[in-house]
Amino acid sequence: MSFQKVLIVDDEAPIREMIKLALELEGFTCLQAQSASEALPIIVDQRPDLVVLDWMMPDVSGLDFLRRLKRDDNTREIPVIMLTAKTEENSVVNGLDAGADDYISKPFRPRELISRIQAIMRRISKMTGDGLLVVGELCLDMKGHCVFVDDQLVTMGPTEYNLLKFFMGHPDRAYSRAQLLDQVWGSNVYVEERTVDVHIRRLRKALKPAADGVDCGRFIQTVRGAGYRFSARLASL
Amino acid sequence: MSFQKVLIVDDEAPIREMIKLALELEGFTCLQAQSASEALPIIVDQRPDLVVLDWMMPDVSGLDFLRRLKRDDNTREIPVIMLTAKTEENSVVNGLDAGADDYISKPFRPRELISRIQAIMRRISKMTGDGLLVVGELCLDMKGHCVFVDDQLVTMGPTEYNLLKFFMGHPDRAYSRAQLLDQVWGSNVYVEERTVDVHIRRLRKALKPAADGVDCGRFIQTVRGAGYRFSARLASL
DNA sequence: TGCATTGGTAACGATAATGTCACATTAATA
DNA sequence: TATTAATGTGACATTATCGTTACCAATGCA
Repeated sequence: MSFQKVLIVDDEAPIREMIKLALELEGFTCLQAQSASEALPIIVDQRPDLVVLDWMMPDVSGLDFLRRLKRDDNTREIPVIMLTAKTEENSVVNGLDAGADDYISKPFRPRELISRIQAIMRRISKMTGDGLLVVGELCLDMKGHCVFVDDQLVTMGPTEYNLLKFFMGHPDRAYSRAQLLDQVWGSNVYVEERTVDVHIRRLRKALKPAADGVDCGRFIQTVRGAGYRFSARLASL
Repeated sequence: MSFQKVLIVDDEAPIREMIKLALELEGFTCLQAQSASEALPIIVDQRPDLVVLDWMMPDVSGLDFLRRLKRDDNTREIPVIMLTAKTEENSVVNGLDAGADDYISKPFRPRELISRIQAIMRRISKMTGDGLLVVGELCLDMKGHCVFVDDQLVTMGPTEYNLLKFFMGHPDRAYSRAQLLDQVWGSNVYVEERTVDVHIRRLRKALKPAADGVDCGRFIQTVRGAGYRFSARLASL
């Protein structure tokens, strides 16, 4: 639904639930899959920001699945964290070779998982350690679920909030209306593409609070014929 | 943010109960775990403000567990008090080396435990040493189990009190109804999510005592589509 | 037992959010 | 410039969410 979607791939439901619980408390949205075959369509459809992948799975091994992801252009860029049992320590090398971004050995401390995830999120996004997305005068507090423009609280609807959260997490890249619907609304709802325009409009409006205030709506740029882009840089680019 | 939840990790139930009793008399909420493996998920889910850790435990030794907590960025800051038998006096050094904030040797007087906990409270938390949570005109007395608005006693039901206590201990953060049910009601009870709304209403009402009095209900903000948030700052930071 | 307090739920009205349309405006192209 | 496609904008009906009240069950206490 929004920025910071984490897909948890593990055949053991309790482990998935524990990870999910811990991550949700930190403001992440979680998707689950109990096998590689179940995970693949989810990755394609939902495009999670991160995959937490168990090493041992019933159908395809974690390593094979990882290799497959890293071979495909469309999934290559998605960061992956591997979960390995202690007895599989040597597999870590293989995992990292195959393109995993990090690994954690089981039994693991959930806090550790969260730390690593946040580290990776920080690396790929502008997120700070405490759940703050900051771009220019714009600040989005994921924990407090609120947005500040020039240190001043601004109000917006949930959809505008999710839209902004997604944009701030994926800056400098143009997204088509269809992609935005998938990422922000969810891939299994049907709404008109033009609806995106209206919400973009509402978001821009919300980010231009006072008459004298800074117009942060400029961060959202129209890419004619393609969609919209959030960028800290202004018109040039 | 404040000391209210204390996790007691000990394999002996009578000891846990004794500590629990003493702490609850002082206004603390207690969580219990009889082993390190049981304690970990609780620490992640509930994020206690303090851990009272027995030195001798069946699965992982207290020292190992402590080291584990202190190695992780996200659990490092949680203060830990070690319980050691007299015959393990030399282990105290190890414990303090590993990052314990204090220790108490068994058999101990409950008063002693409470004093140490309060000392740690004073040292680390925002809370005053007297068990007071203060935000603006709002003051929650954990010892007296009562709430003051503008130095005037207000009455509310136990649930509203717990809700407020949780909120005041975790300000500036939005919680979903499900999370509030977990944190305030307990994670294994089933009640309707809308019930939260009603108690929020009752709490707000209780915090708006007189017609002329300050409306402290404003501290509790509705985050549409997400839940509720307690925040000292008003609309404009 | 009778009464008071508290907790959970349902119901209903108020309010905010959503999706869609019609029309205005802007940009691209010939 | 004329034309066309793409986007901006305001308004509207519908829906979802929230606030509030009322009610009943459970509990505790005299």
